[in-house]
Amino acid sequence: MPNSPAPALRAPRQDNRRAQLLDAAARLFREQGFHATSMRDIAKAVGMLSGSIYYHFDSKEEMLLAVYQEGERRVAEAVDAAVAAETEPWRRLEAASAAHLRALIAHRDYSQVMIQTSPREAGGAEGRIRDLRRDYEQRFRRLIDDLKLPPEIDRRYLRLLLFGALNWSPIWYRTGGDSPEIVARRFLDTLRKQLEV
Amino acid sequence: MPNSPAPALRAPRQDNRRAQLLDAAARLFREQGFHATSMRDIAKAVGMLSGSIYYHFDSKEEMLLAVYQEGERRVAEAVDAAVAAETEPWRRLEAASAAHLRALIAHRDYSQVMIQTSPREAGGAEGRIRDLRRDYEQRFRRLIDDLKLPPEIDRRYLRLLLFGALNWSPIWYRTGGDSPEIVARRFLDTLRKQLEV
Amino acid sequence: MPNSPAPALRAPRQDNRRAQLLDAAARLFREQGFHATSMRDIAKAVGMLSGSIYYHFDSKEEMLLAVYQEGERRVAEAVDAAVAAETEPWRRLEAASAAHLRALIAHRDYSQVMIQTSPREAGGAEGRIRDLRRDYEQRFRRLIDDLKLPPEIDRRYLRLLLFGALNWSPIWYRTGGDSPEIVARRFLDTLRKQLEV
Amino acid sequence: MPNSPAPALRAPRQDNRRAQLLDAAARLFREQGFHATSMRDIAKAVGMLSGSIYYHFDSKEEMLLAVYQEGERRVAEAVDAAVAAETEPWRRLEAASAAHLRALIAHRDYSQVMIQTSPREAGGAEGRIRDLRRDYEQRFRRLIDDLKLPPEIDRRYLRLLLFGALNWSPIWYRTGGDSPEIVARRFLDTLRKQLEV
DNA sequence: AATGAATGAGTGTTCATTCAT
DNA sequence: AATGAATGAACACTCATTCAT
Repeated sequence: MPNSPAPALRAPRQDNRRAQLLDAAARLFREQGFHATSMRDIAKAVGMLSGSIYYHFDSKEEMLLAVYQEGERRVAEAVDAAVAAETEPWRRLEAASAAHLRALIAHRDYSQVMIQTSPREAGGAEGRIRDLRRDYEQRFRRLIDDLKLPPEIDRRYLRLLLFGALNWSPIWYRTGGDSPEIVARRFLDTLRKQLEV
Repeated sequence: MPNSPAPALRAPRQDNRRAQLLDAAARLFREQGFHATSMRDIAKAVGMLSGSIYYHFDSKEEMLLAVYQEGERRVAEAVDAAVAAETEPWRRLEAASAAHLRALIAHRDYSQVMIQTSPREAGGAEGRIRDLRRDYEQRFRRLIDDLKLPPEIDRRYLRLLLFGALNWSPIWYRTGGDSPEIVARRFLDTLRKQLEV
Repeated sequence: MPNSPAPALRAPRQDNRRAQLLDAAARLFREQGFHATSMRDIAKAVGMLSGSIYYHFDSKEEMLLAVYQEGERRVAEAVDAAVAAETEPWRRLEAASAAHLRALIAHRDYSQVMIQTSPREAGGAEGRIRDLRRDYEQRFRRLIDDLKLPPEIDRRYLRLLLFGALNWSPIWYRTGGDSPEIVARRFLDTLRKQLEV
Repeated sequence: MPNSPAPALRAPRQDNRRAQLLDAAARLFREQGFHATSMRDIAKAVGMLSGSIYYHFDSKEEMLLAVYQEGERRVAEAVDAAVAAETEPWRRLEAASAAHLRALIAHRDYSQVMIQTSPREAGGAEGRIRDLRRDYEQRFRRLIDDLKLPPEIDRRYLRLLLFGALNWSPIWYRTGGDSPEIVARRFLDTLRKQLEV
């Protein structure tokens, strides 16, 4: 099959340094925290001098915001894909939970920033980060609305219970233990027992 | 006991500045985060110069550890008292959850450090902080062990679900909404529905 | 080789600020001592802010080591040149002594640090400074080994006597008195003559 | 001879804490240098708080001066005693040299400060320290004047040679090697013998 | 697109010193 | 004679940022 057109031909490395920088920033923010990471650290990680970062980003805060956004994008993408593969409401919720957890945990430098970074740390970008969080959360709100539940169940608290527990997971999660999929299933099992009509 | 001279009674002032400093540190650590709070900030909050803090604490990290310990002490105290007032296992767990949440929100300066501060930020005190966390968690482990549950329920995941959700609550909790007691009841209701044998 | 464009020839300006900083540090270390000299002092001396020094040097200790090395380099260079100009062993020793003394006094900023600074003050660089001292001393060891001396003379003590006296000289030396060459000759004369009547 | 008045009856431990403090200061100044030793270090060494030192001394500089004076007193005492035991000029000089060296080396916290501390470090006390040094040096000047020497020998340079070498000795001296007495004899032997073949 | 050099404000911490008790 | 608490200035060093080249 000669001459097959170059597949996708993804945009010819347009500003690939920016992506590199963002990767480094994401990793370092997760490993050391936002404040403990210096622009020099990030620059060194990609073989640059710290001043050069400013050609690509206006400020450190902007980097945080960019990491945050990219993290949200990736988690949302993973969750959306997982949900689309299922039709039954409880299975959709379980798939979403598993994808969320997997993204949070499996070396996802980006997505952990989403959880770990208090919007307060972002300084001026605080508002935009809060918005991003809310947008993402919306997905779980909808998945839970779609469940068939006994009328006395408060769907808001069901969501807070599940979503809170998921977000807290990176605190206790250890690689080598149960996979994100198993954790999600256990959580849902615990909630679903007899909750279904 | 005539005429015995009043036993000095000299101002008890047993290092009350240390307590003041700790209060200020707790509040600022919560409001701005550990890294974003400077020793000068803390000193100014109690009308001192930054160097003077070092008479009372050896380092900033030691302050964090002290706040952490005090936070753990307060939450543990509240939870222990609440649990002692009940006998039925589910009510004991609910009382503990409510007290935990209330402490997290009421003494928020101290106890939120417990939740918000990654042990990693504590530098040398990392190990001791991890120990404190584990000790505290032990309480919930026991309360859940005491529940009568259908055999297929995994008590570990029940604990992780509840405890995670509780710890995540300060993120969304707004004063003026449901009280900590209501939140705790809703969480437990959601879990208990039909979970009981 | 037609038309080859002049090879850029861009300003060689090879970090001349580093040299300036080192000069200032050397002078201040000599005048006030290492501990009594602050980075601010050094920075001010070259019209910089103290933080800017760290672009050129990693730490204050590294500056001390650099001054030390440069001092050793200059003295060694002077001594080697002086020695090379003579052939007769006693004259070689005298030339070395004069050059050593002259360097100690002429380049005093640099070379006195060599004499005045206790390796202990250098912290981490202690070992390297001890090595530099030993290397330099080696020169005098050899020059004395080359002397023809009565067998009962202990060459080690001859060296310690001469080298110690030379190094101690900056303590009492005043410009305007005898030149380094005269001092060296007098020392050697004193050693070389039969002193007892 | 009954009733002979108590001999001297040296003031009954008047201010023995001052002496303790001075001992600690002397030791620490020698071990770590003047600048690197803090008032807290000295206070802790005698089980005091740093503020309490100021009851005994006006300032850190005053402590340095006191240590210096006491050092000079002790070395001078040792040298005077040694010299008094001899009559022959060369032996007197040798005895003085040995006593000087022994005082400098044999754990004499006080006397090393005399050599190691640049008068410059003493701040305001600089002048008094220079005077003390000169007074002490006077002893060697006289001992050398008493020597019978060939007329062409410059006594000043003989003194500078010997005294410089002695003062430089602590730099290379290692306990376990030759005793101070041996070192002094070797130095004098070297000077006294006809060196040329 | 990146560098080299610097800025200026800030960091945690140390220190000699003071002083009421 | 000494303490407990604080001061205020200084210290070495770091950092996000700037900007001419």
